[in-house]
Amino acid sequence: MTGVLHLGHALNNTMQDIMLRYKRMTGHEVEWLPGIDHAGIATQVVVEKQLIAKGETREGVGREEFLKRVWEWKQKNGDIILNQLKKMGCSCDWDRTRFTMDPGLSEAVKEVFVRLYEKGLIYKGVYIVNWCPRCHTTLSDDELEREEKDGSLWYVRYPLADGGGHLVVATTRPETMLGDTALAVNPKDSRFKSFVGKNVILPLVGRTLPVIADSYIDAEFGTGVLKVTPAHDANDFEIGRRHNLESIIAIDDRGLITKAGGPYAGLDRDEARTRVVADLKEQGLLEKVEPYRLGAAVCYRCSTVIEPFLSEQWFVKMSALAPPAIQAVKSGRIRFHPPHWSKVYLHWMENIHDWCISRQLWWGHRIPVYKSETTGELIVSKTPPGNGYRQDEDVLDTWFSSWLWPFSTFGWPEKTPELEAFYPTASLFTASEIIFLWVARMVMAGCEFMGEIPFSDVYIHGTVRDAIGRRMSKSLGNGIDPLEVIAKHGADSLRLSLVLAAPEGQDPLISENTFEQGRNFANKLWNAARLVLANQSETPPEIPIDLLKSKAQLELADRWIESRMHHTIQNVTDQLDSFRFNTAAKSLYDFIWSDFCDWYLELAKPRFYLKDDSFQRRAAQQVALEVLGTIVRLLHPLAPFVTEELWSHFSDRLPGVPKSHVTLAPWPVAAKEWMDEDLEAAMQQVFDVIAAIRTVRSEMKVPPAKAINCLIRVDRPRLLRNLQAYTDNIRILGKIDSITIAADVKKPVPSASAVIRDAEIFIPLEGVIDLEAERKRLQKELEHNTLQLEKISRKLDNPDFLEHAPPDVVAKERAKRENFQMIVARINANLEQLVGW
RNA sequence: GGGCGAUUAGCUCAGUUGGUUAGAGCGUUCGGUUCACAUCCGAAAGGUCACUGGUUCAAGUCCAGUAUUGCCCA
Repeated sequence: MTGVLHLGHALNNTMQDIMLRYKRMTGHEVEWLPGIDHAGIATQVVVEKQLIAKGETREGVGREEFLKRVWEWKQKNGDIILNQLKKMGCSCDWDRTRFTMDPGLSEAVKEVFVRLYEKGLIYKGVYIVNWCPRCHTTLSDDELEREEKDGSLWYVRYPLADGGGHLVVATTRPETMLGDTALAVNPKDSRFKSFVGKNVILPLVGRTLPVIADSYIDAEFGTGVLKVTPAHDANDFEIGRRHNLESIIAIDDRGLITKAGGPYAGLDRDEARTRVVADLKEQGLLEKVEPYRLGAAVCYRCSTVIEPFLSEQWFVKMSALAPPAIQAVKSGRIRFHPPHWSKVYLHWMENIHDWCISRQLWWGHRIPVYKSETTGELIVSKTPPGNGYRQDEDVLDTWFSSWLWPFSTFGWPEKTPELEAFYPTASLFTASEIIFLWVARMVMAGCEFMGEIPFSDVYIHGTVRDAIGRRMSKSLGNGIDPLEVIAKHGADSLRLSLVLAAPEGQDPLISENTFEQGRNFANKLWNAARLVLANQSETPPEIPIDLLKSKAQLELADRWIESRMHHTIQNVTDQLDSFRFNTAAKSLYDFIWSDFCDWYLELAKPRFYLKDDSFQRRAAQQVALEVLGTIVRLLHPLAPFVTEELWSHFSDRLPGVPKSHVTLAPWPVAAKEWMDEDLEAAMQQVFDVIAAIRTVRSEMKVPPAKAINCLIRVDRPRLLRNLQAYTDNIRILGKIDSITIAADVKKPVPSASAVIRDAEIFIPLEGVIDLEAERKRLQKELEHNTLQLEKISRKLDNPDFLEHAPPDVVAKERAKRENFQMIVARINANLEQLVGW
């Protein structure tokens, strides 16, 4: 509710929107219900600050008026983040937007509280909370700030009750000794074994304390003896529980020493520390004082040191709720992506603590517990019991409403059509730090109240970090505003960049120039589309070519890009199905940039420029358009805006695709008939020839404008055919003037050479060739290939390999050896000739 | 202390059942004004796959240990 969009949200919502749009295109009915929670503490603090600015206080205006002000604030600012999601292109079901304080959702909260109470799963108990003695409120763990403070470590003697010496305790907070109820040592610590079970006298107070053994104690810290103050330290409280120790409250909610502190009662805790230390010193019980730096938890609002404080709170007993939720994950009905997060979930669930659900706030769902002012009787009810009862002052933890989100938003506890239609939901997208706070609790709530898991897939994305791996935060000032990115590069660029930059299972490191990749990609797509569309016929042919039926007449390049495209469809579909967004984005990036733009469109250009209406020209136009149409649809979930715009320009020319927005267009289907690895390899060999020519040109420093000649000697008939078919393309892409491709080419002298599989390329360079450069180049090639040959030979010389390896692997290695032998021999020959010049 | 990860090119990362000449983007260097794109095109340099040992005919990939590092819980 107080949130503004940051990159973490942007990442999260991009992933969700990709899945949603993908699922819609594959024909599913989709529902993404947007909403906000009431963010109890954060919101209360924001509104309180406004009051203070106006010279008012929360207490001054009173509870009712304060809540009115919060609602006013919500009215004005509460949906900022939702509007920002719209800018990102998130296709939520905006009409169903929900807020955790809506009447319906509040009903659900009350219903759940009453049900759990009646089942005996809600109880009141004592618990250590983070208390700010100045602000007079509890704080959640994430509202604490850590401050390095210069403190001291006081070494205090606790005399043994039997008079036989003393134990020394090192403490950073001597004033809390007034609430000590035990000393503790590690059971493995041989120094203190004999002391366990004995008693000591608490200095200044005179209480008798037992010496207990607990494995929590760190033998290395201080003296290895810990004073246990259950009422004023969370760890001590746990130790106290384990050993049934008394909890003595020595400091009250204002930070003053209580009656339990005897002579120190009424003193402020800081003053008490001074007095306690002085008295210990006087009585000779202070052994020494060392300077010590400690990380103190302080209030994020006033920087007052937090007092761990024992108080009565409401709890949910988790032991009954956890088992079905554990089972849901163990049985595989709920799957985490990446899968290892299920371990984190299970570990937490199997060691679950009861959930403290009360908060000493005004903003939130007030606890539906009413106490009789006369008899003290408690009534737990969805409706107030009438006069003579006082409602509990506290409100519920915000998560106590969020954990119901998957069904409360659809009208539960009413049996609504929406609930029927959409529960259980399919997938949840969130960050790892939310697994305990929200995911686990939603699963438990779903199992308990719906009798069914709330979703089946949980996708956990990483935490956005800056270029050097730090969390982005306001205090560091290293954040990047997604809206600024959108303003500068566009929403598609933001989305593409985030997905491309976010590795699966790891935290993405993001800086300003991260967003250039997405922007460049969108630009590339746009320009490729311009080229394809500019080269279509003015009027589409009445009867388009049936590409599949005409397959045999299509050029190798057409069949190649079709094959690559169908492989890409297959891959991207699989990747999205398994929540591998980054991999899917990379598949598309590579296909579009390398296969389509760098190779196919370059090869197709000569056919585009034909003046006639030949089959070859029409085929190139149509294949290019069909591939573009597929690209635009595959990319739509990632980049909704640019794809929608492009689609509107040409979708009416696509055969077999219904007229609609691309967001409603059918997801492409991979067709096995087009996939042909063998054909892809054949095309690749043509590319290898072109690449080899370019490399020679570049390394021989042939001026770009200078057209050169080229001779290619080819070993295999199939390659020969393919290369001859692409003579023109090789000439254009290699900037070749005249070219000879044959099985029996003679090497002209002097010429540069390149050896690749099944072919040898010669480029006559009379007067241009730099003999030394060529020699160095060939030498390097020779070394590289010799090394490979040696590796393979070593394998094939090993009888164990020949015996144990599968025959196809051996055959492959043999073919490789033959190939490398050939290459090495030819490079050697070329080198020798070079020496002869 | 417990749990979960990570370690591959200068940087950020791919490398899914062990067998491809270990890849990409960014950065770097060199070269490019031909009618999609300089937000671009072409080429190159750059890697004991953290270390040690093991399993195997074969290890970046599997196992164990070590080191470094991150996160969560206590």
